[in-house]
Amino acid sequence: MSKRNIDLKEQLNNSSYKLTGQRQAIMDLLTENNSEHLSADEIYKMLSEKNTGIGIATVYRTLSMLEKLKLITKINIDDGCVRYQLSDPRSEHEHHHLICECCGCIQDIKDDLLESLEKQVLVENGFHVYNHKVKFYGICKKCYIE
Amino acid sequence: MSKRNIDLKEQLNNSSYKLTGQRQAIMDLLTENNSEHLSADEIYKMLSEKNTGIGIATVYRTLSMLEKLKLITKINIDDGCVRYQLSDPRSEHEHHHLICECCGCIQDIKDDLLESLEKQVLVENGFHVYNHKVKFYGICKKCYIE
DNA sequence: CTTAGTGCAAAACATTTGCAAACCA
DNA sequence: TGGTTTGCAAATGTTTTGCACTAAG
Repeated sequence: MSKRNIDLKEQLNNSSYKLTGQRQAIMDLLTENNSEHLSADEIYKMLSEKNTGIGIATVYRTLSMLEKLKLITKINIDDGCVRYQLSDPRSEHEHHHLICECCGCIQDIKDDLLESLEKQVLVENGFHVYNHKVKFYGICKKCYIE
Repeated sequence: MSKRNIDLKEQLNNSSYKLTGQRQAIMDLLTENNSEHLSADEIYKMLSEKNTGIGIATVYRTLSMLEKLKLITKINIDDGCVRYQLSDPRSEHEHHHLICECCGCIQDIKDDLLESLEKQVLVENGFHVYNHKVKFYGICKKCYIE
């Protein structure tokens, strides 16, 4: 059992949620495939292949709960469904995403370089920024070379 | 008729689309309510109140066409539907959005201050950025004061 | 035990599509 | 007139919900 799964159990207990096999299985899947940015349907299909008998409603309810606990984060790349990624426990801010318009791959960059921009937003707009989501669209290294 | 509507007619002719009353009405609505970031359903309901008889399918088809022509731009604030905004003809890049988690308002900021970050992304990840979408979440001036 | 969690099926939305009728160029 | 465009309704795809059953604490 990985370190991250122990976190799950603690988090659920702290929030008076129960640890069930289904929730564990979904969290495991997200942990093992974090770079895939899985959607609810993809998770459901992967669990079905393992004959876990977990229903699609449970997948949606679990993802919603995990997001409420800030263990995972929504990402939306306008492909018709919401995708999820483990939250970065070291950062209050989210990953930034590089979305390749050629092959559709999604890379993460973890830099948090928007602080000066956020300060400017506060000064110019009086808007207090707590979080941001940044997506860069372009061509990834692999596609660019080929 | 506003300057922007003349642009629409030109754009449609240039792309061998026909200018119809429905397309004009939808573009007018978007122009008059640009700061509202309207969704397809909101546009449909507003047109229905005016008894224009425009169908929801036409709204979706028109929005899709206008986006293809780069006259409008999708924005997604994870509220269950896609919203649209007039493209800024002076900028190849999109508006950034300030989304208030208190009152739900969406403000635009037009600054294009991510260029140094994009350069860094190219150097560190070999990713060629063509466009970006940035959303800042926080508390707007009005909510912060009240 | 007792309440929260689950699977199933139906419902609810957002969006897309097929098609005959209407309309622009 | 002839090919687009439209409205309608049906279809699609994603997500949510009601409910009886199950299981965690």
